[in-house]
Amino acid sequence: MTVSRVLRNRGDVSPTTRQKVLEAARQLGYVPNKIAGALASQRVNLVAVIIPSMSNMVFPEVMTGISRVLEETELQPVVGVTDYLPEKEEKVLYEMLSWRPSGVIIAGLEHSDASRAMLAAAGIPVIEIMDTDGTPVDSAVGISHRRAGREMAKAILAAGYRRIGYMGTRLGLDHRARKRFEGFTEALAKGGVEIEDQEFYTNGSALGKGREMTAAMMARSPELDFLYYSNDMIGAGGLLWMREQGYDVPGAVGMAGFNDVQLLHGLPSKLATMDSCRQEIGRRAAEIILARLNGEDAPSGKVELTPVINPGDTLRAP
Amino acid sequence: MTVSRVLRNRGDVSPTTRQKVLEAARQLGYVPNKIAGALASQRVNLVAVIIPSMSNMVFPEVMTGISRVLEETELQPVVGVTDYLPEKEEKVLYEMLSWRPSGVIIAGLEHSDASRAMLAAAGIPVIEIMDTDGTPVDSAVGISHRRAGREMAKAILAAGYRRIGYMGTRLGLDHRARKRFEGFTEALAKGGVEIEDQEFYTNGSALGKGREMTAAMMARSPELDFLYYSNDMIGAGGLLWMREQGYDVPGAVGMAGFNDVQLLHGLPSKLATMDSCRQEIGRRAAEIILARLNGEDAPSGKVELTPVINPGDTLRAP
DNA sequence: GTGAAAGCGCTAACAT
DNA sequence: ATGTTAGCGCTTTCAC
Repeated sequence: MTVSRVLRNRGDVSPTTRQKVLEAARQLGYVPNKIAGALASQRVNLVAVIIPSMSNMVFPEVMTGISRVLEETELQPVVGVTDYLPEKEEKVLYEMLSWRPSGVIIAGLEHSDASRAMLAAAGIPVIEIMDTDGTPVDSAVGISHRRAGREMAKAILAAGYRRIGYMGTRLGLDHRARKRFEGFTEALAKGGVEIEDQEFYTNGSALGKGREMTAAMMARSPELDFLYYSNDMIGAGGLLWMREQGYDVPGAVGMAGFNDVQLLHGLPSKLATMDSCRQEIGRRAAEIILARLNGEDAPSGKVELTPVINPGDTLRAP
Repeated sequence: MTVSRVLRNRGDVSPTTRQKVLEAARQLGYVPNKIAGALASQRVNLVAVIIPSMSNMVFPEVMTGISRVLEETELQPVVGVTDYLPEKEEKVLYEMLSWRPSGVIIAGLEHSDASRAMLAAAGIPVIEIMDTDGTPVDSAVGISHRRAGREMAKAILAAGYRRIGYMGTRLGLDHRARKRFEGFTEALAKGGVEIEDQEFYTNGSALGKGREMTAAMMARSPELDFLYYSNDMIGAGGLLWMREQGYDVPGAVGMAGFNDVQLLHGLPSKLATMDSCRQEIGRRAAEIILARLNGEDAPSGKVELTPVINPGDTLRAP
């Protein structure tokens, strides 16, 4: 029918009929059925975005980056949440792929075999984000968390700290935190230093957990002169506690977190941290999808961004 | 084909053929095409969720509530973000409805005429969330922000504060903040009190903005004995600043925010606030959708939850 | 218990 | 510039 042509601004349609169709559509409150359209055209302008969590403060920013670039196109992001659970990731991925999206943006490089197989077989651009330590199915945009851990360790050693404690999420579920930890310990080892104490948590109010863990650790290991946190939220909690207790930060004890979450700017003192380039990761990933879909040559393989250390007020100058 | 029956566990299929089909599907890496399925069956297990923002700290919690209940069903939430822009809301809504979802959960009661028309014409359950001050297209689950504002005003007056300053987002875009403000001023007026100073902001790091605005306001109006913030984030920023300046909170100056964001639990002192029931709103909305879809009788019209004041450390006892 | 056939509401290609 | 037709990959219904 001509109607289809009008509604998609395609082909030559006389302005007269065009008007008539538009008018009729409005009157009937017509909303086209994309399902039928997609089935017929074999094109779906959806980009599946699969992330571990929404309440994390890190993924909303990635989403912002993605939305910004997709906004000016036909493409629409559709998000799925995995809660850091591989089985759930598999399920969500399956569900999303069954809608035949035009591309997939998925967090991390670690997936179940089944998930990897699905991604590889989907025949669409697949961008794995956040991390570049590993082998992507297709392309990856992110930072090297191992390197991020190393860099922070080097900065800490350079500043003269030697007795280091670590606090973070229970390793295992969060591969990126694990890799940072590995890079961190590795670089410390090169400097002849070992982590003296560590503590892990699973959930709860991050700020509060940071306080609790820090209090417990300082009670247990008062000799520590540096506290490294797997994320800024628990780090900020720890910092608040340390300040209240009257510790000399960063003189006697240095502290650092990870992510550079904007949310915390405005706290009495600023935790040393490392920017994880979240928004740019989202932007770049969406751009690659877009380029691929337009048949342009987009960087395949890894795109590694470089996180920068922000010493804040809790890392003394070397 | 029998295949279809197997993959959906429907109808009677002999275990033998069933096995064969399953095996073949696995081998081929077969992912069913939901587009075709949806078109044929006229059923789409998607629930459109339309919210103003993701980075807000309030909507992720609503999403959690929704996901929790939808998780155990066939239904999948699909989110769209409007950035508080009516035109964008219209566009996102149109886009989502054209996928013929099984239901819509949309924030707020204020929509463009076109949006309301689309919602009304969609012929699916429509739950407007967060707010109950107005007329829903179909059902609404939320709190009365006008009442929330009033209650807070009453509590403040009851505690003996009289010289009140207000800080919040620029009114207009955020209808719920506006309604709280209206309820607040209204209840103050009943007590013979008027807001003495106010300040609005548009964007930026909320904690930081709270600091800046508070500093500016206290410099301008040192006589104030209470500061009411439109949200906890700026309130927390303000509270940190007040503490640093050595103000006697809540003795000389009381303070309160809104939302009861979990994220802030762990700060040195706790801002008085009001729980906005976010997760429960999400849960209830999803439950209503579910019930409707199952043909059960679900509460149509408004479901008004009751937010509770949490006095924290910044509201002295009456 | 299994197969065959008719559509779902569009788009694409081909008439006219 | 407009109409016609054949699918897209499933589900549904009805036969067997």
